[in-house]
Amino acid sequence: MSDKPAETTIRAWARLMKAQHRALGSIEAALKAAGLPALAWYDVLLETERAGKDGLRPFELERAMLLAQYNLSRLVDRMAAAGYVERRPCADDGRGHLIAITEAGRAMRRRMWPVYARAIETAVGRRLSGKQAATLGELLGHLIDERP
Amino acid sequence: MSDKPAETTIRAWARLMKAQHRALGSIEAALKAAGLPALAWYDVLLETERAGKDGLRPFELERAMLLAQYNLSRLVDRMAAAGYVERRPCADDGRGHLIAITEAGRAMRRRMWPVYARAIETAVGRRLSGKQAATLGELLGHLIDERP
DNA sequence: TTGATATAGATGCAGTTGCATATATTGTCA
DNA sequence: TGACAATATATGCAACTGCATCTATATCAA
Repeated sequence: MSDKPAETTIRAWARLMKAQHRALGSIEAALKAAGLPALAWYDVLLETERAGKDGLRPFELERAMLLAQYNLSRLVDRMAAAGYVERRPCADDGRGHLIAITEAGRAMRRRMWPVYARAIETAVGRRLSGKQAATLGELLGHLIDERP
Repeated sequence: MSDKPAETTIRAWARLMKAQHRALGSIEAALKAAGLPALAWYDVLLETERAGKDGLRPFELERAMLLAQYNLSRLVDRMAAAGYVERRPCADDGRGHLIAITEAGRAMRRRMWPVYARAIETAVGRRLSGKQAATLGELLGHLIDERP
């Protein structure tokens, strides 16, 4: 069991970093250019919208997103201040609350999606055939597996 | 020419984000656990060491790395303060300077590499066959191409 | 019950990043 | 040559992040 990564491994690693840096950068830039909030806001809007009327708990949102607990806490602060979500007391558990999307939040998500979609298409879709995209997704899946 | 990304595209995009987040996180964590500086420092040490005795210009380093100009400027500040690199005046161009690695910098890079290598192997190498790693690298290459 | 431990979430603080802009040269061209 | 644009790098400031820790509530075990 060697510790020295193979050349192909190192290349895959380096390109993983670079590819996501570029793709994310171009997508954030597209949102900003359209005067829209950052990507993380979209994720929150999407998850809270999916969660339905009652919303969901911060810790559930945290699992669905790539955000640490304290970052999520503050992101929700900002989004609530902007009027896109609201915090409601949670009947079941006095420690926590529920985060629910507002009408303004829904509207914002609808505005963001076309820009986001176009940006994904530009950064990823246009650059790969359907088959390549499927293969890429599958290979990246191996890197996401829980197992150590 | 559609703007709606295909399902496979969206999945590839989502996994690209998640896979690099995980991989980078585990590698940074390994470095930190070993009491070593962050990954960006390694990159600077590697590039300055490769550059040879005279070092290189910040703007050259910037191209080799995934860092904005102002971030690099401050990273070099910190690394110089830590004694791993030094700034030297540049004879050719009075606006800039050359960044050269110090002996301590070389030593630090040597200490970091085994930890880094092991972490890459764990995050990427172990999870893919040689062929898969090669394919992944190739597919990610498409996302890095300059063309819009 | 009660005390110990775990969980949900918030927050003060220090370090880092992004943005806009400043500063110092260098290059260019009339 | 002298003005003007371009390039290389730095920096003030505000926003964001990570870390450690705090508060409040829940859970569990004796």
